[in-house]
Amino acid sequence: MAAPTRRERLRKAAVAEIKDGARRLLVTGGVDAISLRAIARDMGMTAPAIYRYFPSLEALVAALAGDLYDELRLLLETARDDAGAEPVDQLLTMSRAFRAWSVAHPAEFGLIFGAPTPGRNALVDGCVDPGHPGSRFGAVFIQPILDLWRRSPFRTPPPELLRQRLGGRLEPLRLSHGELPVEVAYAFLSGWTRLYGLVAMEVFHQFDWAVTEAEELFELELEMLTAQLLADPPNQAPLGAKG
Amino acid sequence: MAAPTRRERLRKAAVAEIKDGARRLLVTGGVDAISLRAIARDMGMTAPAIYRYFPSLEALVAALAGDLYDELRLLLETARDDAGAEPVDQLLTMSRAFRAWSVAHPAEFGLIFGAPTPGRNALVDGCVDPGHPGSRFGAVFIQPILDLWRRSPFRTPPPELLRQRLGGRLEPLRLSHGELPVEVAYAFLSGWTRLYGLVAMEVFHQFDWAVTEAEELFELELEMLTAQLLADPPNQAPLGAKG
DNA sequence: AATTTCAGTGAACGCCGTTAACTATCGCAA
DNA sequence: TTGCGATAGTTAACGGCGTTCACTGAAATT
Repeated sequence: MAAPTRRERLRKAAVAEIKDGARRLLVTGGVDAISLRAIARDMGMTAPAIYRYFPSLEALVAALAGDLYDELRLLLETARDDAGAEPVDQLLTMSRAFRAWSVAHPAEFGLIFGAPTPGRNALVDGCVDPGHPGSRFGAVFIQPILDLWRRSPFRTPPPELLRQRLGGRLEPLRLSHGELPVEVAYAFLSGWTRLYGLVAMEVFHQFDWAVTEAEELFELELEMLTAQLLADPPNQAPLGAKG
Repeated sequence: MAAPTRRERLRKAAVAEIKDGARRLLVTGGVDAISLRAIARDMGMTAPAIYRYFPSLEALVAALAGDLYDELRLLLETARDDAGAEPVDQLLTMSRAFRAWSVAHPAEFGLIFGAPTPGRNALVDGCVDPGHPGSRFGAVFIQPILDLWRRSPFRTPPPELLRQRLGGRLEPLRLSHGELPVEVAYAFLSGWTRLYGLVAMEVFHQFDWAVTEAEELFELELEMLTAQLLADPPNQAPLGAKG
């Protein structure tokens, strides 16, 4: 697969230009501002031409969303690689990079992490296969947690409780990441949910009525999160164990 | 202010019918399916007539969002009142009611808790005033936490750390809820963020690639959350205190 | 050189929000 | 009771949208 034909090159360039236009509209006017006619206009084309490259507006937006997932994942991987070998440092750096990207790109964040809509659900549909962007994205956070766990297990709810509550429900996770210790799966789910909650609240302006600035709260919660990942299990029962 | 005139009655009924139509479209087709023409069609009217009641589609959607906020708040208040006098029970019941409503009404959840968009931001704009729906909504969760704290302070990060990190940034919260102990403010922000994260992840299908069913994870996290609100402060320094 | 493939066009259909000009009715005051 | 202003509704129109269809012209293949 050496030489792409001339057609293939042009086609690839056109696809990229269309996506670029879509993203520009996304950034300046939100998802609803993405329109085939506007994109085509910017390219000096007519709208129906875009149907040579994407079967519908929805498909174009879905492709854009996939790209954004990968862009963010690559950003986090770079952040991780810059953070050295210590898993906690990796998680801290990745979390900060995640927040920074999200705050700097609210429209993009909303597209991939916001509410799916009829007409914008192409990504959540084929969602169980391991190649799904969301899955590859999750892996970036799972690995450091797993490293950490292997070095020295941290404080979690008692594993029998975890197995009972989560055991049968982690098939999708297993499918893409193999057999994780249930404590690691829990730590990831819990931690990623908190991280997501913090960032989504900020980006979606859910903090506005309570807090003038969310960064310090974010840092504070980050400390609490990582502290939990470093806390030794006292004997076995941590915070709340009622069985 | 006893007798509403006949005109006022009719007007109120029309406004309600318009909102009902808007909500029906929201539920069946998502936010983008809300259209003045469709609403009018369902009412046996023409679209411009709606401008007698709402200045724009955006204003109508904002009004609907406000109603949904209140509907959810009333639901939570009822749940709280049914839960008895114990604040922890109140919080548990309210949290479960919040999740249940959100899962049963994903479109509505997305409208009030999802990404604001140019053309759908009327609610986040006038957001600092204490009468804002988000603020009244938050109050429902704050009260039980405050009750709990007054009865017996729970485990939090050290207050000097909280004051240093959050102290100057809680004016909006103070504006609507008076002087809260910073530990209570933190417990609310942290807890509400985790609750929001859990529910938003589920409703927005962000769990699909990892977990088959989110209820047990929700219950598990709820236990961890409330356990934290019941944990006595050992001496003073809890999870992670680095200063 | 002939033919197939492919990118792009123009016209059209049926949606949409919004505005403007206009009509009929309702409710109130002289 | 008559008249009049406020109010609720209409039709027509503008520009924008996604999408389809029939068509053209150029590029690639044979």
